[in-house]
Order: sequence, then structure tokens, then C-alpha cells
Amino acid sequence: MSTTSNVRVRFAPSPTGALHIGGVRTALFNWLFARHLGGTFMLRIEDTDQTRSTDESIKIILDGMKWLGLDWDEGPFRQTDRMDIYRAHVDKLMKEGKAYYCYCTPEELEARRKEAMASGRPPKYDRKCRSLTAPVPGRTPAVRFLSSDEGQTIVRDLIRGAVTFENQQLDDLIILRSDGLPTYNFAVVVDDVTMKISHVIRGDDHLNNTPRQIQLYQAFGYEPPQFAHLPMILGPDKTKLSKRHGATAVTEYIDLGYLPEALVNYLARLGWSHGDQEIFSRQELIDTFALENVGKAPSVFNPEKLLWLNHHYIQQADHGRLAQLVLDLLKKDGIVKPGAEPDLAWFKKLVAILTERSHTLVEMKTGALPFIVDQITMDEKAKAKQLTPEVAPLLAELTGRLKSVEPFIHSEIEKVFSALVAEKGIKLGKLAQPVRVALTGGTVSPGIFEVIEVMGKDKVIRRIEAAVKTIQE
RNA sequence: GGUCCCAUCGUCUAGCGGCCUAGGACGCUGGCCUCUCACGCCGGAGACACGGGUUCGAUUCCCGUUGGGACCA
Repeated sequence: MSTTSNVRVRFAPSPTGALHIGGVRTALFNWLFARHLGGTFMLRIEDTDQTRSTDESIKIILDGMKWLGLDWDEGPFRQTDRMDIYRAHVDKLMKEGKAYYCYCTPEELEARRKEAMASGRPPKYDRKCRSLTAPVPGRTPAVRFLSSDEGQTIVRDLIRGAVTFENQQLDDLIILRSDGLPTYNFAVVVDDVTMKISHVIRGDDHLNNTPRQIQLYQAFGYEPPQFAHLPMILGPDKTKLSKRHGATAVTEYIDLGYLPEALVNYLARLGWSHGDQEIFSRQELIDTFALENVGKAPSVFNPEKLLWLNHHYIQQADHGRLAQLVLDLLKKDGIVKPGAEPDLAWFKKLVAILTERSHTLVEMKTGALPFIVDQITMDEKAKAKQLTPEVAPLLAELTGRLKSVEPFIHSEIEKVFSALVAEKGIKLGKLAQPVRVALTGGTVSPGIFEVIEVMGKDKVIRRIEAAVKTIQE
């Protein structure tokens, strides 16, 4: 990717679990913004919370980004590799009298906050340690930023316009915890400055943190970046999307049989629009994406629409690619054994007749089963309804005629059916449904002639004969 | 509790003062197609939260109310 502008954006996830749908949307918008403007997209792992961060989670994030096709130009950087940089910045503020030690413990602060809230006062830090002249023995201090009490801090947001905060409302935020780790609000500023980030595009949940961050920029004498706060993605109950709303991790959508282009298309249209257009290729997304068309209101995640898009992209997808993906699923389930893979050209034909009624790869896998396994599982209800004594002679007659069909293709098979149906004076359905049940074990499948062709003469005749036999028993 | 944000069909959204008897999409639904289920096609129900202003004229601008959300190491 060429980087022809000074636009530099980043996606900065915490490696504390899965790659979440909300995070992906943020990553996507950053990525689209960068690609649209020919800027640089970077990946930064915010792993200062060492108790919750894991290497496994970092791998999940990187794999997810790759699966989605969100390639990054720089990074991944890790905050844990940058501790010296944070400490140097803390020292600078201390030296300049813009920060001070705080000996209050988290427990004390929590208690005082609860008390304040209970008595109706704002739960703002009371600056108890500000006036301290000597260390409190036996305690390791945290470091607090001394924020301004007067005037206002204005966040000029690309999506929301100017948002004004009274400085009086902002308390002295902790920048370095007593365990020596920088806090989020501090590390993010130091990182964005040192990495020369031009636009901070992130979730709405950070808007309230932004004025404090701006004050930090000012304390350091740095020019703040441009901000753009994206509306949140909500669950059906209109609260922040979380695990209890169902599948929220990228890995889950992979397992459910979704295509990356479907997820990307769906997420792009959540909070952003381009007129009435619903379907976007990756390139169209890059070409048309603009922050001006990002909405302000939060949006509810709608799995049904994603499913519809997935269906759409399955129809579009190359059959060779689909074949490989479905085959992978069959292998994962142990249905196809390594070294015993079906012929790929044949499997592509199978995939071709399966796509139309499949919304996910998993559905395709299920549909492929009767063509792959030796023994079909018979749906008893379907069997009772369709494989009756009356149809046995009809099926027997059919097998006899099918044996001499050559070549064994759709159009020739259809001729046999048409002739037989005409002779007996019955509707095609009267013959097709029993055959479908005999061949697939169920009442739902692709068109019967396609099924017969792809399944192959041997298997078809064997299964119909087996069905006739079970009827007669 | 404080601060901040948000508000068009169930959901995603178009709308940036008159083109709106509010458009599209998912979902729902009636029909057609049909060898099943789908796909596809045609049709239908379905929204500007409320109250004040501003204006010749408000979905669109302003204020308030209500409702929702987020943040507060």
C-alpha cells in the first residue's frame, strides 16, 4: 500500500481476549480512512494491563485482522516495549511541576468516591495528596497529572463537532499507577504523539476521556491530533454489545461459516452509509469512505442482515475457493479424512449446486454430507411420508431406466423422469420427492436432476435400490 | 450522582428548509415461479419521541421535556 499523505491512524486493541466486533468496526474505519487518503495504518497492542494481557490474545487479534484483510503498514507495536518512554514523559511532567505523587490507595479512593456519590457530591478526586510535602511512609505513590481548574477544554470532533468541557469538572487523573505502569489515558497520549498519529478514530466511549488527554498534549506542548469518535455498536437491548448478546468475536463468525467480505461489508454499513448502497466491494469501500458520512447515533447489531450479506457473497464467491473452505470444514469435523479427499473438480460441481440455498459455509457443509458419506442418515418422518409401498414399483422402474442413461448428465436424466412421469400420468413431484428422500435422507436438497448427476450413477442406483428394499421389508 | 453524547419504519439507514402523500435495505407478510427447500420476481403493512419557538414553509435550525447510551485509574 502506498503511503502518499501525512495521514497516520492506528488501531489499538487490548489483548485481553477475543477480537470483538466493535473493535473490528473501529479497525475497519481506521483502515478505510487510511486507504482512502493514502495514509498509514498502524497496529498498536495496548498490553499495559499485564494481568489480563496474553500472547494468545495477541495472536487472535493478528489472525483476525489478517482474515479480514485489514493489513497494517507499521507495527504491531507493544506498549510493554515502551515503558521507558512513558517513564521519561512522567519524569518530565514531575520536573515541571505538572504532576504530583498521590499516596491514596485504590480502596481509599473507591470508598471516598462512593461516599461522595452517596451524599450527592460529584465523585471527583479531592486533591488530598496535592499539598503533601513529604512521602507517606510505607506506601508507593501513584503519579497524578495536575490539571487546570479554570476555563474550558474543547474537543473538536470530526463527527460530533465542538464538544465543550468545563475544566473544573475534570479531576487530576492518575498517569502512573503505584505499580509503575502508565494508565490508559496517559499511555495513549504518549503513544499517539510519538507515533505521529494525525487522526484518532475510536469508539464513542472515549469521548469523555478526550479533554483530559488534550490537557496532557498541552502540558507537553504538543499539537493534539484530530479526533473522530464513532458511535457504539449496541446489542438488541440497546446496551453496549457484549458477549451476552451472542456471537461477538471474529473467531465465532469464522466458525459459523461467514466470509470476511460479508462481515466487512456489514460492519462498514453500521454507522456509515453512502446513499442507498448496501453492497460494497472492498475497493468501493475504500473509494467512497468518508468520515462525513459517519452517523452520530449508536446502532444495533443485526445478525439477520449479516446473514443476508453472507448469502450474497457466497453466491459471488469463486467455486474453487468455496470448495476449499467447505472441505476444510469437513476435515475439521473428521468427515473427510486426510489423504482421502474427494476429487476437487467434482467437489466444485457439488459446491456449485449447493450455493443457492446456503447462507453460511456450515450450511454448505451440511448440504454436502449426503454426497460425501457412505451411509446417509434417514429422516424417519420423510421416509414414512415419501417411501411408501405404492412408490416402490415406480422407484424400481426408475432405477432400471437410469442404469442405461449415458452420459449421466442433468438433461439426459431429466428425459428419463419426464418419460416415466408421462407414462404413469403423475406429477413430477410424486416421483421427485421419494427419490430425494432415497438419495439424501431428507426432503430438502438442490434440484433433483442436479443431485442425481453430481451424486453419480452408482451411488444413485444403490441408494434407490436400498430404499425399495426397506419399503418392501 | 456528575459530565458528555445521541434520537427517521422492529433493525441498518437516505434526507443536509420546500423535490417527502418521507426513499432504500434486512426482517415480517400476500402472490407468482416451482420436483422439495431456497433463490428470483411482483405487491403489502411499517417511522420523522413529545412540546415550544424561528420561518411564507420544518424530518431538516434553536430551546426545553422525555427516553436511551457512555464515561468517572
